[in-house]
Parts: sequence; structure tokens; C-alpha cells
Amino acid sequence: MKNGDHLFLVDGSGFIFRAFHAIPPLNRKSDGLPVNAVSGFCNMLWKLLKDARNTDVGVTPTHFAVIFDYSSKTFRNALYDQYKANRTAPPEDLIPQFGLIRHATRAFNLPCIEKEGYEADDLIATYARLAEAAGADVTIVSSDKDLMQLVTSKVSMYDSMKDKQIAIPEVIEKWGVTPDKMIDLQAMTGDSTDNVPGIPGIGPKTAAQLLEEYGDLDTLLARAEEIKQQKRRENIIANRAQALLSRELVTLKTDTPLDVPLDDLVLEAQDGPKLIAFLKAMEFTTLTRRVAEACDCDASAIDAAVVPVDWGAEAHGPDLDKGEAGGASPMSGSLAESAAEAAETLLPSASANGHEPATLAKSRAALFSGKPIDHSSYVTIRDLATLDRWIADARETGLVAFDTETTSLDAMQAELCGFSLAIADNATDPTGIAIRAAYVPLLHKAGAGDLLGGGLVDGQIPMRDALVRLKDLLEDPAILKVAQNLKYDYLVMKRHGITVQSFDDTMLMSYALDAGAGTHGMDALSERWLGHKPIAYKDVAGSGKGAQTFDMVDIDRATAYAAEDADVTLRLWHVLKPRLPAERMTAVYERLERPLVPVLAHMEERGITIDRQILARLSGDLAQGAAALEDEIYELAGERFTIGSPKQLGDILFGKMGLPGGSKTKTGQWSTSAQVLEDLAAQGIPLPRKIVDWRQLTKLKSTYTDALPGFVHPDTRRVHTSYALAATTTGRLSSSDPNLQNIPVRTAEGRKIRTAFIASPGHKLVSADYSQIELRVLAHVADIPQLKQAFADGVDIHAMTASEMFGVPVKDMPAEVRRRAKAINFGIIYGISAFGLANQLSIERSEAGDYIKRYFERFPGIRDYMDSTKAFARGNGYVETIFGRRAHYPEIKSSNPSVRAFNERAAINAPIQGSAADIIRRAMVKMEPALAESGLSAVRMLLQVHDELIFEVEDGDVERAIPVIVGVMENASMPAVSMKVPLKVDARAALNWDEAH
DNA sequence: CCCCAACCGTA
DNA sequence: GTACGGTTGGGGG
Repeated sequence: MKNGDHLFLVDGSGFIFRAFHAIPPLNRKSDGLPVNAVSGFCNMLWKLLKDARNTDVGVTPTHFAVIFDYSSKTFRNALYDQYKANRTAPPEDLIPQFGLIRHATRAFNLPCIEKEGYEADDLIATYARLAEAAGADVTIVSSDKDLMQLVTSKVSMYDSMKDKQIAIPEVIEKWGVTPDKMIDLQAMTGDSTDNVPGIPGIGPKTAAQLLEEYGDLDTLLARAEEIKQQKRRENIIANRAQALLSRELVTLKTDTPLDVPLDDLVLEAQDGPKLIAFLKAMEFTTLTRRVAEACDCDASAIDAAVVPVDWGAEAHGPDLDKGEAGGASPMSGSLAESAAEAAETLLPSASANGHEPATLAKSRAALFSGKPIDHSSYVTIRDLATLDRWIADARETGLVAFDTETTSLDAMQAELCGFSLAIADNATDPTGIAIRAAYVPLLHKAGAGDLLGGGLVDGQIPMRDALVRLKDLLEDPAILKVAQNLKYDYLVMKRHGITVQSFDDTMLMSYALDAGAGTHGMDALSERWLGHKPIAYKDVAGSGKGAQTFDMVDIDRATAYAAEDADVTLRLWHVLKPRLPAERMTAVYERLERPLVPVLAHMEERGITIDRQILARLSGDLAQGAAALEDEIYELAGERFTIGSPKQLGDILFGKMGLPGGSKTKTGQWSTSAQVLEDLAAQGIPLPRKIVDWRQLTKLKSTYTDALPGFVHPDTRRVHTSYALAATTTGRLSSSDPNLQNIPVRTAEGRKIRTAFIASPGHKLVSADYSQIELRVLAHVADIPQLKQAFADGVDIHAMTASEMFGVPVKDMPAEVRRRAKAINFGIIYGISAFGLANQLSIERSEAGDYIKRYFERFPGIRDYMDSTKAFARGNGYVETIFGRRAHYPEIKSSNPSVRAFNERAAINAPIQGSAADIIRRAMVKMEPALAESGLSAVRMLLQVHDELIFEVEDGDVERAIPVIVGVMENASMPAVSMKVPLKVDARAALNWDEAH
């Protein structure tokens, strides 16, 4: 930047609010999206850029930037925690426009600047001073008095709404002081909007008068005794410190670290088509026409940009950070400060004005409920030209439902045999949404059973050609792909070299909205929301022995089934998408669900190596051990029987042998649970112990050592589990095929199985697990002083509990005392009952009841937490984690006392378990970028076991990787939630999982 | 072939 | 007392 240059700095955040309030909110897109602030912003930018010479500014910019606030928390909060504390939530209609205005800025080809921890004003101050020093002129496009301190002979402000320049004379006219005195003036007057205290009783007039007299604040404070008016003198002397603090708060930082250097703000040429595409998407017809005229473009030849209807992601629901988290949506940008504040207040849904998210959500549900599905309209795409037309249409609307058809439920083994698409044609249906769907068969075969194995059916697009088209479609960030359980399709496509970008997943939307209130599979969602029962897979491909793979299905039948899936998915999207903002669950969906799809897909794709030799040897040992036990068992029982049959075993033990039965199962059978058998063994009866041991060995063999080798992938030679994202009520993941979240660890025998999970040659397995995360979450949510202190001090939490409860010193505490306290701590997390605690500790119910009573006396906050959680669940039908995830308990008000009590315990547990689940989800989303940033892209996250992450790390990277992994995990809640207790993570590396854990 | 109960592995 | 998934036996069809 040089002498004669002119830098324009637009106060984007300030503008958003002014434009919103100045322009009537009637200005809406046809789908109800409010765009009045966007409209004002675009018109103002256009005017500034193209008509600058005709305005009072009278200059043409050479450099240009639009500056935004990044977040609600800045360095000023460290100075003064009440800074901006009284800000209220922005209006509902403004929220979606924060993101849109950033989008608009980019459409204008202008730099869009923001910086974590700083306000827009600090960035503006820094750029302004730098430019001034370089000899340039600066125009700050804003009317905010906070920026007036920056005005000099080279720096002026411009109020675009009033088309009025603010230079030194204007500042003096308005405030009675020169701009260089503005800081002191603000320090004295304070600012009620920003909650800057100032000096009570001093307004702008008095402040100006005092500054006139004394010159500056420091002098005034030094000579305060001289002030004649008694009240004023006392006020100033008494509030000296407050004035100095206020001065710090209002002083803009001119040394903000800049991510974008000043010289990079050079004004780029306008990109007419890009801007027009955005303006068309916003339906700003007048401005579109003007821009088209100015750049000599044919607007009708330019497609509207894809700006997915997004009612304001982060603003709806708690503040779950800024920035791309998974990069799924082109609109999920960073967040304006006030949007974050909206989250904090968590207002109930706004009043209905006909365009509220809640209204849209309801009308969408009504529109699609029972809207008939017409299978005859589905088409089969058999040639490239038709496929290309469909893809062009998808590009036109920016939205397409996508579904793959394959030969297997296992995404790592599945062969792609076709795919389906569904597109919404807005123009052709008065309701606004008409959906058409198609199936594209690729690899369907015929003539099953003969030695040739069936040849390819005619009339299918060659796989190679189709994949080229699919890559274009699926990787295009401007086209939103909608899928049901996308992780599956993501993996199938990834194995064909295609990485899906920009997607929504109806299953995850449903899960974010309705976890605990029904399942989230497509068939269930379709019946629930569309009133339509889709064609059953088994009716198309058969089931059981008669089942055929999808590539053998007749193409017409396949078309009906597959196209319907895409159709249903797109309909579901239209119903569920508006519910997210309406129910304030967008942040949960966009931060905790959607970004996990690629993360988990990559983990599943990587898999983990198992040593089949170790497992084979273990299987042999277990078989031998079990066989030996079987002989002894038959001997002791006096006959041969099926040991694995609880019914037969019960007959032997409690019938034939006449042993005292413990408890009965709910079907009236004698229980043969481990607990019952242990009790009998404790009475000196030999058979039950043998049964327990036999069960352990056969369990380990059948579930693990025999089964795991069957999951080794034929090509990768690794085991690829599948994680379910939407299976639990609390937000936990689940793992299946195989379940790698229940690999034994508690017994020495079981732990041997873990030695079979090994690192590749030249690598180590690194296991990092949260220490006591659920108790830490409990300490946080229930705000328990002793627990918080104990975690802050790093002391043994169970020993501390025991000490509080039983008055036993922590030093040399008997193990039994600590064990009981530990059981109580777990009991609390599980929504304690005297019955359960008594069971766990093998003590009387009354004694367990006494423990609980004593516990609540020592930790009354826990009882308060439990009571308030139950009341919340009863009142709302759900409970929430610290990140706003909801777990629904529709039966919480059941008239059946045991059902009700069960739901109450689950509701108490869910915020604790669920918050911990959210924390590790956040860690997982952040992990890969964090590793990449540390040059550790080779580190591979493989497994998640609820509070543990397992990585495969090259030997040379281990030492550097561990602190990065631990850091990400320990800070995973930040910045959305600042925990009241530290999170602690232990990590270690070894050649196998047993030693690493 | 399908489903359920019982049991047991994990956090 | 919370949250899961897998295996087995066994009943019904």
C-alpha cells in the first residue's frame, strides 16, 4: 500500500444490525428466508464499488475489506467478565443473515475478514493505522461511535445509510471533542449496550466539558480534587478504577495479529457471473439487473448459486464453535457474536409471523404427510445423455437426493450395482415442491445359476462413464447431496475414488431431532413423516435362503425400489430440514452429527490389523479348557446336558440337585446368572463355579477368538467395524460387525484377546482415554464444590467420596471402603436406586438406602441436579447435554411406577453419558485437522470406545503425536463449553492394544 | 427362518 | 442403578 491508495473498511457486523433495522423485514425470499439485511448490504456494497465517485465520499477505493466479529468472547472478556454481558439475542429473522452476508461478501469478490478473540473494530483499527502509516487514505464504512477514535486527517468514516461522511469536524460537532479524545470520553460516559461501566453521572456533555477543561482523563483523575461540583468530584474519585478499566475496554487494539496482510486487501475485479449467481439465489431482481447491465452479462444465462436454505446453523441451539466442522455445508461459516449470544439465552420458539422456522416446519410436514408416491413416474436411466441431463438439473437446483444400490450391507465389501437420484422441480408444482426420481442400473446381471454366472444386462451405462459423472456430481460443493445414512454410500463411493462433499443425512437429522423417540431408519421415517410404507427390500430381493443380491434383481423392480428410496429421502429432507432451526437443533446436527460421517467412514475404511495366529492359539486353549470343564461338570451333575442352556442348567441345579434357587427371571425360570452361581459357589458348592468358568471360556471363544478372524477383509487383511451414529438415545456411538467396543479387558484371560489387535510393521498403537470423564461431567453439570476441587487437585475421586461419606482419611483407606464409594459414584451416574446399589454391593436395601441418604447430605447439589433433571424431563419429554443434544423419554410420565422410575434414571444418566459422548465426538471431528496442522497427517485414528480413541502411528511420529492427541481431547469442549473441571487424558503407545491401554 | 429371552462382553 | 451388541438356546411357524 502506498501514498494515494485508498482503503475501504466495511464494518460488516455493525452493518448487519443497521440494515436489518432500517429495511422492513418484508424483504424475503420466496421460501420465507428473510434477506432484508442481505439486501441492504448488497445494495450498499454495489453502490460503494460502482458509484463511489457520485457519493459524498468522492473517492474510489484501491483496497477493500469487509470485517466481521468472530465470536462473543474476546480479550476484553478477560479484562472484564461483564463486557457485553447484557446483550440480548438478535431477532430470529436476523440470524440466518449472518452467514448469508459473509456469502455475499465473497460473491462480491471482496476479502471477508474476522479473527478469533477480537472484535471487528480491533481489526478495523489495526488495518486503518497500518494503511495510514503507509500513506494511504482510509474510509471506514460505519457510523459506530466506537470507531470515531480512529478518525484523523487521513482516516474518515462514512455512514452509508445516511450517505454522510464523518471526518474530524463531524466528530467534534456530535461529541464536542476531537476524535483523539473519544477514548477518554467513552471511558467516562461508559456504554450501556456494551456494558462498559464508565463514571456514573457523567454523560457526553459533561465528559466533553471536563475534557475541554483538563485535557485528558489522566489529568482529570490526577486533579479531580479541584472539581467544584461536590457530587461530580466524589463520583469521579470513587470510580477512578472503573474509568481506567472502561478506557481499556473502549480502546481499540491497533496491533491485532492479522491473518490477511494489508496489501492483500487490494480490490479485485468484479466477477459479474459469480455475483449475479448469488443475487439470483437471493432473488434480488433489481440489483441483478443492474449488475448484469454494468458487467454486460446476460443474467438469464446464469444459474442461481446454491445457497441452501439454512436458517442459521450455529445460532439455533447452543454455540458449538465457529468455522468449518466437517465442511459439509457451504453455508456453515463462522459466527457473528450476537448469534452466539442468541444461543446462550435459548429462547423458546419465536412468535409466529407466518415465516418463522416453526411455521415452515409445520407446513412442510403437512405438505408431505400423505402426499401420494407415484411409482409409475420413476424412470430408468439407460444412456449417458439422459444421465447428463439429470445431473445438469441437479446442478440447476443445487439439491439432489442420492442413494446407492449394492450387493452387500457391508460397505467395505459391497459392489456398486446402480444408484438413484431424486430432484425437486420447484417450478412445476403449485406447492413448490415436485419430486421426480430415477434409477441408474450399472451392473445388473441376468441368467443366474448357469456356469457363466449370468451376463451383464443390456441397456446399462458403462461403470467407468457413470463414475466420471458421479464424481462431478458428488464432489461438487455447490450441489447439496441428500442421503439416508450417508456413511454407507460415502464409503462405497470412496472405494471408487469419489469423496462426497456437501451433504445432508436425513437419518442424522432425525437423530438430532428425535433421539429416543423412535428409530431413524428410512422405512420408519417414511411411515412417520410421509405416511407411506416403502417397498420392502425383501420383496424385491427375497430373504433368507431365497435371497439374491441386488445385481440379480430385474431392472424394472430395482427401479421402483431404488428410485423410491431417493424420492422418500428427498421428501424426508424437506420435512426434517426446517425442523432443525425451528427446534434449535441445527448446531447439534451440524457440529456433532454431520461432520462425523467422513471421520467415521475413514476410521472404518482404515480398519485394524489382528493377528489371527494369536486368536487361533487362544481358541485352542479355550476349547481345551472348556472341554476339561465339561467333563468335570457332567461328573458333578451326574449326567450330560447342554450346559449353555439356562433352562436345562436350572433344572439340574434347582431341580435335580435341589439347590436353593436365588432369583427368578421374568419368565418364571430360575435365574442362573453369574451372580446366582457365585452365591452358590460361596456356599462351598463346586458345580456352579465350574459353570461360571465354562461360560467365560465359551463366551470368549464364540464371541471373540472364533468370530473375529471371520471379519478379516479379504483384500485389506484388516478388520473393519461399522459404527452406528444414530443408534443410541444418549449420543454414544455403537459398533458392530464386529463390535469392537466390547473387547474384553477386565479379566486376564479376556485381556489376551487384546494382544491380537496389533500395529502394522513400523507402527505403534496409541490408546488415549479420558480419565473419569462422566464423573467430571457430573461435577460440571451439578456444580459440586467438593468434586470440582478434587478434580482440580487431581486427587483420587473415589477415595475423596469415601472420606466425605464415612469420615475415613484418604491415607491408608481400606480398599473395601473405597470400593463402596466407587460403587456409589457409579450409581449416581446411573440414576441411583437403593435396589440397584444393594445389588451391586451385595448389601441390604436398607443399608444401601442409608448410603444414598448420607451421600445426598454430603453432596446436596447432586440431589438438586437429579430433582431438576427429572422435573425437566417430565416437563419437556427430553433432557439435554451440555452441548444441547436432546435425549427423549416419551414414557417419563408413565403411570406404571417401575417404567416411570426407569425413565427417570435414564433421564438422569443421559445428560452425563451424552455430554461425555459429545465431548469425544468433538475431539474426533477436530482430530484430523489438528494432526494435519502438526505435520502428523500420517497418524491414523482407527477406533473409538466411548471414552477412548485408538490410533496407529508410525514409530517416528509417536512422541510428537501423543501431546497433540491429548491436547485435542482435553480441550474438546472448547470453545463451546468451558468446563468447570479439567478433562484428563492418559495416552500410551505399544505394539498391541492390551499394552497400549 | 424369525424372534425372544438369557446371558455377558464393554464404557 | 445407565448405554450398547453378539451368541446361544429354544419356541413358534
